[in-house]
Amino acid sequence: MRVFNSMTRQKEEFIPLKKGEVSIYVCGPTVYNHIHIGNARTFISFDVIRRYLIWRGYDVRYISNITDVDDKIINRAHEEGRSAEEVASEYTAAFEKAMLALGVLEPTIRPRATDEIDEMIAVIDRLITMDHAYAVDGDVYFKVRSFPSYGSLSGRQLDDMLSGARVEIDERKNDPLDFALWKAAKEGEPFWDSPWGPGRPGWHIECSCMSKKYLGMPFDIHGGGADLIFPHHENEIAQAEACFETVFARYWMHGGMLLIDKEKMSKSLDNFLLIKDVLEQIDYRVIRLLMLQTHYRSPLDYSRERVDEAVVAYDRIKSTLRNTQWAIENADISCECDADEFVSADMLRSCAEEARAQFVESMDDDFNTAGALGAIFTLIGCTNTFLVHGIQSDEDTESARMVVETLVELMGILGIDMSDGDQPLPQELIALASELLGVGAKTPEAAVDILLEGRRAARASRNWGMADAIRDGLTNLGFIVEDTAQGARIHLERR
RNA sequence: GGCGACGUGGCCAAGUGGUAAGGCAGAGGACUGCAAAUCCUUUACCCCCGGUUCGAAUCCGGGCGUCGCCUCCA
Repeated sequence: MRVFNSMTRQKEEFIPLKKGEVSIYVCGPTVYNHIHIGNARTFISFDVIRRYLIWRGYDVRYISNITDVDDKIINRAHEEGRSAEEVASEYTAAFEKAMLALGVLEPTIRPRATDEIDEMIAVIDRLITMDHAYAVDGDVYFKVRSFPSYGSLSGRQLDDMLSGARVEIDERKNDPLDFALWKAAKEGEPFWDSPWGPGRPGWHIECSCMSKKYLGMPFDIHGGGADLIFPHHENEIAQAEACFETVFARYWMHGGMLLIDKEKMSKSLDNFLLIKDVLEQIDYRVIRLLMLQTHYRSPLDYSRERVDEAVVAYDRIKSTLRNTQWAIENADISCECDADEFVSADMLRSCAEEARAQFVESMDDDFNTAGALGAIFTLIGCTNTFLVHGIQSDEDTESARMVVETLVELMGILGIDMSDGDQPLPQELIALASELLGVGAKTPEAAVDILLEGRRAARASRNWGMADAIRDGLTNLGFIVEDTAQGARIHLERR
């Protein structure tokens, strides 16, 4: 497997520290609001990476935190006249709910910053002892110039940063580049006692401490959005490596930004799209499919058009799966149709094997989900052609089953669950059968059979009025009826 | 100004040395009572100009363009 390492800016062979085990830390959200769709993209990207590593047989230890103490949370709390704890706990719950709805696996451990304050104080204290940090008026700052390799991840020189002139000037800092490890509490702010007085940890130290505590150092993969490279990840490295004098993370992986109308989401542009609102309208599978059609490191421009396209693409997979299943259930072994010009059972089987191999090859190459999906769609096309002649033999059945298994398994690696069971049929079907055909059915299932048989008979006698009445009746109940050479099949329309 | 990334068909997007996956949209055809679904066929001067090479979308140099980071940010 090859992985693009932001630190070296190239793809590298992925070799975990411990054979068969992978340790990952992904920066979680600051819980001051509902997460937006850009946040969601990052968490979905790393969820897929994790799922693939698991599928590849690795024992994956996946840590993702909650930053539940931060200036933004405090600001929000002030605005709304409630406590920072209330704000944090509301949006922590909302975040967990969103992750569940998006099909993101729960981390092995989801540490909260506020539960880890003691460790942070210990690390800060040690950094001061080692002369990598200093306290001023209850604040503690990290001495950037005491860490020679500072800037290596983001690829910038200390002097270049200064010339940017956007660095905040703070008289109390020894150097304008120094950043806060500990912030003294102001009136009305949450605080913890420390050797430097009451205060709270800085954002960067939180992630350094939590990753070190739960994964040790060095650990394998550190992930997050590309916008965290500087200063967040740069600072994490400086703190952790200065304190523990060993490598922090071995591979740095960064997800590309999600843009809306070609611009990054921002408050000033007021183009935030909250994932909870998106999920009200769009199936999470469609969202995942849409995102995974682009490589995780590339920028992704989100738009209504892209969603519409993804809906169609998703339906293509869904209907192939459904149609294959239907063909298996409605096999006509006795049929002697000539299948030579179509895809044979053997061809379908090798098509599925090829798709699987291409899927793996793509995913092994820095988690190329777009390529992996290409392999899946190639199998979809192959399967559809195969289905033109229906299932005519046991070999056909076997190959068709294999396709279903392959598709469900591979999509599952992408976190897209295609195996959802049949929804219960509505009772109204019984009334419909009775109304149109005068036949009483005991169950909706029986009613469907009666209706389809009634329609078949009507069509056979060229009674189009009756045939269409039955179809219209089913359509009104949300069903789509499709006539194939092997008979009529029926399914519930997507909502 | 500094750092970095990207520029592939109408739209989106894989592909990093051997003449271009896939999705969406379009056109033509097949099937069909109609519809739906599906199948078949079809659409690429790989931003421009130089260079390296037997051979480049792919490597190197230059240009143009887009975007991100440099301040909180997934």
